[in-house]
This record gives sequence, C-alpha cells and structure tokens, in this order.
Amino acid sequence: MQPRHDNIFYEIFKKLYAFYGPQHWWPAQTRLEMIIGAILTQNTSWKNVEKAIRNIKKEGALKVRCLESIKPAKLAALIRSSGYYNIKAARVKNFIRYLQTAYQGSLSKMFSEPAAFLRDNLLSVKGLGEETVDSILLYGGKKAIFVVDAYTRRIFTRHGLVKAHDSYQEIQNTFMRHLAPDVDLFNEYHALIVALGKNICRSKQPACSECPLRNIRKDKE
DNA sequence: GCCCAGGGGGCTC
DNA sequence: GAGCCCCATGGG
Repeated sequence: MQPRHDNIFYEIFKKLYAFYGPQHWWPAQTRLEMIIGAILTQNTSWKNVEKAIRNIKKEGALKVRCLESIKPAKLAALIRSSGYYNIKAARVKNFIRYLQTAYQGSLSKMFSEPAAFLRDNLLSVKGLGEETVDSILLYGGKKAIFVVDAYTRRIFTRHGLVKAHDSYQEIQNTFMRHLAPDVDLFNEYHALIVALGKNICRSKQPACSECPLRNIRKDKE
C-alpha cells in the first residue's frame, strides 16, 4: 500500500510542526553519545540524562575503548543522576561488548547493516528494547524506522488511530503504512509527539482546549 | 508526601 | 500474551 500524503497522520504532523516548530533531535554531538543517551533516558527525564553524559565526558570516557574498560561501579557512579544507574551501567556495557564483538567497535560498520537485520541483532542485546533500538536506528543510523513511545500510544489511542491494546509493532506498522519512509519526517514526528506529550496532553482527558490537535478530524482515513 | 520521566527484564498465570 | 514488580534519581 502506497502512503498517501494527505492522510490524517500527515495532517497531525503538520499541525504539530506548525505549533511547536523543529525539535532538533537528537541532541548529541556524536553517534556514540546518542546511543548512550538513548539507554540512559529509559523511563527518565532528559535533564537527568544530560548531567550523566556531562559526567562521562568530563571523565574523558565517551569513547568505545574507555566504556569497554571502565568498571561497572565507576560508570554507575558517573551516571547516577539518570536513575537505575546499576542497571543502565550494565546495559551500556552490554551494548559496547556487542559493538566490539560484532563490529570491532566501529559504529560505521554497524550502521552499514540493513535496518531490519540490525534491528533484530540490537534487540538481542540485553537492555535494549524496541523503543531504544528504534531510536538508535533512526537518530543514530539515519534509518527510516518510526519510533513509538508511551506518548504515541496515549495520544493516538485517544484520537482513535490505534487500538488501546495494540502491540508496539502494530503501532509502528500503522505509522509506517501511512507515511513515506522519510528519515527527516520520522525524526521530527517522534520528537513532536514527545513535545506534545510533555506539554499539555499529560492528563487522561480527551483533548484540552489548547491542544494543537483539538480540531483534528479522522474523516480522511 | 505524591507522581512522573524520551523503558526493559523477569516472573507469574 | 497480559499483568505485576523491580530498578532509582530529580523535578513539579
């Protein structure tokens, strides 16, 4: 099925973009920093992650070699502000080990893999779930993979565009059926959904009066 | 004091 | 496959 450029998924994107403007995701200087950030931000506000990343940088440890040799307890101390620091230290180490083993520590080699293949492999790394892996693929690898998060589920369920009990995969497929595989579009769309979720759609009420999506219609489906 | 944040794993049934 | 619990800090 060819995605049409006039369906409600595009309409919502346009509304959000007009309201919030470009979000400039992912806020990281390197791909490695992006990936570490994706792990650290699991169920954690980005503010707390920024401090953790600053600490790793200050230590001069934001390099594959350093992250490989650093002791888990030391890494945990550096990322303390991001919460779940013991688990996340282990998750970072798990990823680094995978990167070393499969790609000799080269992110360029890793990202040269086909997206579907890389997705499956990253999902087998303990501590990398669907949202984290898809973020890495989209924002780190520039692959056209749509990232689904809790806001996406909440907001689009509220608008009747996904079913309440749809799986992650089903929601992702819904978006990718309706949108052209465009990295920049997927990048901005997910970031805009987060912007909306953070601002005014936190409540469980259906559409507050200031919501940029308050007049959205679903008769274009 | 409460609730939540840019989740994921493990366990139970 | 769905429903819990655990991980843990920091900000509102």
